[in-house]
Amino acid sequence: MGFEFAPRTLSLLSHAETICAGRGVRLTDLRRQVLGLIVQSEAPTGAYELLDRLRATRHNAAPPTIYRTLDFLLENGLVHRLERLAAFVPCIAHDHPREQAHEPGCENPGHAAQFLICRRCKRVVEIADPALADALAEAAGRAGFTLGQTTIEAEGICAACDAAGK
Amino acid sequence: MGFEFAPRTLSLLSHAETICAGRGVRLTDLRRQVLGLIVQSEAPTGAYELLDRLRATRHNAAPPTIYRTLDFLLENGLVHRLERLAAFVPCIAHDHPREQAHEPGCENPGHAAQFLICRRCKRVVEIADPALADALAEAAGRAGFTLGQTTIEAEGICAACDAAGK
DNA sequence: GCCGCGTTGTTCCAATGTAGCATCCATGAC
DNA sequence: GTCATGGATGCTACATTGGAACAACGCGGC
Ligand SMILES: [Zn+2]
Ligand SMILES: [Zn+2]
Ligand SMILES: [Zn+2]
Ligand SMILES: [Zn+2]
Repeated sequence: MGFEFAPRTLSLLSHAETICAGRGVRLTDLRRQVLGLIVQSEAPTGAYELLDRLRATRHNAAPPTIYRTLDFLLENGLVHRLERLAAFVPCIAHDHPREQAHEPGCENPGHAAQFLICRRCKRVVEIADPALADALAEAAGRAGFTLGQTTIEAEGICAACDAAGK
Repeated sequence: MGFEFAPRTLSLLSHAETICAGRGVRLTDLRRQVLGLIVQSEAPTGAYELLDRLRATRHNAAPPTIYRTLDFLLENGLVHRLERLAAFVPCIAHDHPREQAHEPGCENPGHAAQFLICRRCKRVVEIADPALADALAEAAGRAGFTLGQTTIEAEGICAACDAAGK
């Protein structure tokens, strides 16, 4: 069934179709719809806010509905979870020039990413800085640590808000 | 009133006294006791687990008791909160050779720190790597971002577990 | 058709965190 | 000493976030 989406949303959604096809997993209506809700949001969105919006079209959605769907999207690298906000943003890795490959043995398909969160407009910038990832890997190595998944998030003021804000 | 603490705990506690005296805030019995519980823990500890332990001696403690106390300890840089775990660890900044100064205008007294979390033994290593902090500051700068507080946490396997684990 | 398995529905519950207001108590002014 | 003040704590109730367990559905291959 068809839902109405903006061009950018459609682009990310079609990319998601490609990803899922390549991984042999099913991007169902529910999953596509939740991904669409996340992509359409200007700011990171909490699970229960997504649930509320989902209920506009899917009356019987419940917490497990949204959490299972989010798990799927996370496992397949289509969205990220911001730990500081307990909220979700779409992954825009395909906007990056070269998608960062994972070190072997890392179970999670999501790439290593970093996030800049504007405390004023609430918007988030996803970056994938190899220097940053390397610096963390090196610091971990010095501590004798075998690195798994990493969380790098910073809160601050984005360029637009900085310019606007006097 | 006196509680029984191990030497390491006493050392961190006396350091906390110094910090609070210098900042003109009061390290009350409750706050000292909660800090002691956190320091005594081998692994990061959740708020409700701290609350349970606190109730052994303070029967009428409730969620606000522990959260307000944790807020105080966080505001004064005596503990850290691990976002990935929703749990708390003592700050060991005074163990570092030089305590990292804050960039001016940063409201929070806590220093910039990074954490390595062992998924096997659950222990956490706090590091304060200037190269890592700088790399993030630089990446933020390139994105036109004015940096505030940062969260850098990595999950993995610590050296001890790596050696022990076959 | 029928089975098998992944997906979704449904109910209930666990864990984490906060608002609002009352009470207590340490401190300093008088 | 007394009293006023403001911070610290007690206390009730609630909000938010997340997950367990089991039933029902539905699309594949056979
Ligand atoms: Zn991404
Ligand atoms: Zn902004
Ligand atoms: Zn610290
Ligand atoms: Zn370990």
